[in-house]
Amino acid sequence: MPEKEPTSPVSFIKGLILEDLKTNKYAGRVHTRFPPEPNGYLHIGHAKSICLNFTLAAEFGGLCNLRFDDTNPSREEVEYVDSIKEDVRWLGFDWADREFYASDYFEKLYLFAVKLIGKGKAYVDDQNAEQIRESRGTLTLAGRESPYRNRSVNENLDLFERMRAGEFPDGSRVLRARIDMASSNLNMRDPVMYRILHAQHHRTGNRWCIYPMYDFAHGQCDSIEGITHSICTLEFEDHRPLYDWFLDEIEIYHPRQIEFARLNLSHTVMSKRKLLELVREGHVTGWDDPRMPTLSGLRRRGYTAESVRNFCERIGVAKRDSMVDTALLEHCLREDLNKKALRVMAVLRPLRLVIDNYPDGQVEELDAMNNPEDPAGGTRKVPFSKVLYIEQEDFLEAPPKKFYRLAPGREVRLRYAYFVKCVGVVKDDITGKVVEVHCIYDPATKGGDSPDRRKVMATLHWVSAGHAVPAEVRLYEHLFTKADPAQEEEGLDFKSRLNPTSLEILRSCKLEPSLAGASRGSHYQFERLGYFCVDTKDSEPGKSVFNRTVTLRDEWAKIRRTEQETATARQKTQAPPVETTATIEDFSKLDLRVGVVREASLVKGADKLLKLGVDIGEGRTRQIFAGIRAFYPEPEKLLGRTVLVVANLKPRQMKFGVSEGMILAGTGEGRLGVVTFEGDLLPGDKVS
RNA sequence: UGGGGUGUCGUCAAGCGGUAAGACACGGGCCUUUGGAGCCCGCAUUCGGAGGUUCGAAUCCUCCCACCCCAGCCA
Repeated sequence: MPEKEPTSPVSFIKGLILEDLKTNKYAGRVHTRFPPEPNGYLHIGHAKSICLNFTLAAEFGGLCNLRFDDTNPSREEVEYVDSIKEDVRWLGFDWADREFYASDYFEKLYLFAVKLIGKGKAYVDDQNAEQIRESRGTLTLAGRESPYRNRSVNENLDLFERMRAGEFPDGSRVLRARIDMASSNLNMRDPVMYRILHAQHHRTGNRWCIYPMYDFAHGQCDSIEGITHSICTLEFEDHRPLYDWFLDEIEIYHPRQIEFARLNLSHTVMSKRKLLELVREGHVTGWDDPRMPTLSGLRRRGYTAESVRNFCERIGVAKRDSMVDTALLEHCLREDLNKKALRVMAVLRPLRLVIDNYPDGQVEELDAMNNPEDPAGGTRKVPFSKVLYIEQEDFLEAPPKKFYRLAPGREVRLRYAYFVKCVGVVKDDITGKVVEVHCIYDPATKGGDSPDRRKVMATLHWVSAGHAVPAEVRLYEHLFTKADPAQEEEGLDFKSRLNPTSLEILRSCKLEPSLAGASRGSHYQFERLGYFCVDTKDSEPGKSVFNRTVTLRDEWAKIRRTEQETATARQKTQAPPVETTATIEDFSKLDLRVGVVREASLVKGADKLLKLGVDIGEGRTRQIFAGIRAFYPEPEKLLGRTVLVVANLKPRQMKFGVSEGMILAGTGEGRLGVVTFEGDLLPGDKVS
């Protein structure tokens, strides 16, 4: 019995366990298991199950086994068992020496089957898959009994032995339980127990050519391991009568199956099939792409095991289908990282700031706190000089009402440094963009305090230009634009909801020098920006790559967002559609990128469109629809061509799919050509 | 139209006949050398709907409605 009643709200599962403990059903034991099939990587949904099984056992002083459900050699691989073990370990759970495989029990399972045959409860069926399906009946109609259902025990025994011996080809026969072809539960209509599969198994090699089905394996494996509570997801509820039937008929120790609702997370997908599809089709870079909900993806993104565990505890366990908001996961992450992450300064989109009255060549080493949440975290030195970088978005020439960062004539604090006041700007002759900000500083405010109690509206982060460490930073957003991308409507599948801006790569970031030796996987807070970690795969000593794990909560971004929303809402309700003409000023806002055409094809049902796959250096190809078919009747001729892409357009939903950009083209006298050029420009290079 | 489940705030989720916890999100305020963090306040007269039982119902009963799962030799 547990020493104390659990303090957190008792989940219905705990309630059932408490009940069993009270009636002494399992002699006071609680023993669970986490039973993954090694056919894919673990995701956050599995984490829910792992946490549930391991913590439940621990709470009641019991154990939890790790058991691989490897009953189907045709789709399972060692790569997956290795990744699964790594992920469970990373999450912080220990299965000690209790690492089991369903394949460990193949011999025992075979004997159980023989026993059922002996009792007249199982038979060898010579029908093929087609015939079995056809005779199973429907949801409302009973099935038909197989013509082989009443074979003698001896004949069944002989046939089953010969199935094992390899006398028959794949699919020619199966072993079936003899239950009830008229059952309203389809799982009870003589389910298949064994199928013939001449396949190499990752553990048993060629020793077997018949393999048990899930239903015939799972309960018996639980039984063999002495599992008390076999916790699984809702879709197995219908299988419970079968789970119970096998155990009762085989007459062995009987665990209890309990079902709970699997986790759904907003803005992502959780099914292995869909995740595999994203990997195979290159929408992500792999199972561990930081945008994936896989544990390896979350880990690479910078999630901590503690935050994932905490999340799993907070979402609770119940039986109703639900969709948890990703915001909760992010909240758990920030909560954890806020305590742990060292604060540093990094500028993602640099804007030069020159302090006119600061002595040329002077460098000061200023003290900065490593973590204000943890006074014991100490301080470090950060170099300060005349020329600095600040964030582009921290300066606005014409600041709107609620913007209280730097602007002409305005004074702000540079964190840990000085108050500076903007006295001028330098603009690009052609674009008119501000490329440099000039300030004067107040030497009396060294460290960031003003002796005269003068207040500033904002504190900015900065990096000394002469000391900056260059870095690449990858910004991530939700993988999908819709909360529930799996919900199919209007014939659109989940991939049409992929977020075209789920990854943005910034290549000219400037870091404070203390980050020069940051080791792979370490977490930092870039002050005012978010939490970042050193990429475990692509970061090299001289060329560091950081992943944005999650942003900080951002009031200013929220203000902008709501203002934008009300503006577009207003537009929708009143503004009549206007002809828009691009002005030269508007052109400066276009993000023109060099792209290489990787795919090009005709669009069925659209006589003007071509569908292009264009690489603009984002690690994936963008899908772009262009109305240039009349001029490029043979789209394959565009393959490999370098084109000019407008990259910052809002993705447009078209009848045939989402178009994520526009290709620049020129016209002249009934002819049209896309703008192409030669030269050593790389995909993603910016063009102006 | 068969069977198995589930419906409590925008999203999760407690509640088990005695008068709707908590978290996230959201809104407001305080504080602040991160528009971060922290702190404070607000946020379901009502529990899918309709009847009924009861002094009293989200909890018990009846009927209805909605959603999810099941017709793999996948798990």
